[in-house]
Amino acid sequence: MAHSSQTDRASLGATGRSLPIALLRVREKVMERFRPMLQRHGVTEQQWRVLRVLGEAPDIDMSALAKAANLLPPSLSRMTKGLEERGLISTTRASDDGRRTSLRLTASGATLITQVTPESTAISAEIEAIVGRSEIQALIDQLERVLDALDKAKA
Amino acid sequence: MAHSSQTDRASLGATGRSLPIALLRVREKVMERFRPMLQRHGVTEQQWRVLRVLGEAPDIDMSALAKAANLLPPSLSRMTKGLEERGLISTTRASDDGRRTSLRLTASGATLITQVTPESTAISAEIEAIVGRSEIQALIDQLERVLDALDKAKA
DNA sequence: TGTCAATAATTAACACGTTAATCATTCTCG
DNA sequence: CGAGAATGATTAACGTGTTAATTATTGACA
Repeated sequence: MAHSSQTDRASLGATGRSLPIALLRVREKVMERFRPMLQRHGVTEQQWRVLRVLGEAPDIDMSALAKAANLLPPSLSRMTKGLEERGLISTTRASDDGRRTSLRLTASGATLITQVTPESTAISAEIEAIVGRSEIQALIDQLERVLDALDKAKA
Repeated sequence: MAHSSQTDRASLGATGRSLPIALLRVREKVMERFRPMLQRHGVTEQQWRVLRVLGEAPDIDMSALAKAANLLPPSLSRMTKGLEERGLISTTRASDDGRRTSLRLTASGATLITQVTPESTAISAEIEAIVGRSEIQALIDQLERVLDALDKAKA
């Protein structure tokens, strides 16, 4: 009974050969490697996505941030409250449109990014070393093609 | 400004070109098409995974079911309580090992599967028609290769 | 200009994801 | 046999996912 840690694909019916499950399994396996590091820094995977986007796009609003970080607006609303209390981000009402909330990193939020980024990069490099750089690039390309096809199909 | 419904990849920095996010985005886009159907039948995506596995592997125990359906044991524990109350599954203590819980579908659970399966198959066919059958198979193959590589790498 | 539709954000409610801790049963081995 | 480790399942606590409803503000246009 070698490699007992592998998920029992093949041992069950065709359930395992579906695209949603394949995507889920790979995502799990990949995130497994990032999570302990993020936990040491006190942020979740989603919070880290939000902070990273804010690092690249200061004064973005909630809607654009949610889209860029792939979160739904309710999740983001909850989350930004906590991040603001922790002093990692700050929010202001947009002057030209009173409905919009504008978000940006604080100094300590920016500091956190500089601490996490190199560790994150190192883990990505580990994964590339295991899987192969070109294989990962090819996979991402293929994923983007599928995404575009589904986007264009609309309904 | 054509195709405004697309997520703004490219419009932000390199954040969008990471494997975890690409996997997340495709999974979202794919599940989008299944969710309304499942909702009409009163089951979540995860519940549907569990029921499907039980349809293929009767009298499976919690641990094996969790692995096969890609859920963590705590999620499964919560969930099976609800499914049992709704009469879709039944559970018994394993006679040979008092720690194990054995699960199986009830008649109405089996009926639900026969109702959902054809609709699920139809949606999969739609996706195949949009993306291309061979492209999807190639993608799944690639995903499984990545999974195996990461599995074998252990740490 | 004033009313109604549209948009941005939030809140609410329920289910799942994740980690750590706990409980019960079985296994191991002195 | 019996004490303690190992295993299977559950519970607890907190954060996120998802849908629907609500609030505040802006926009459209009769």
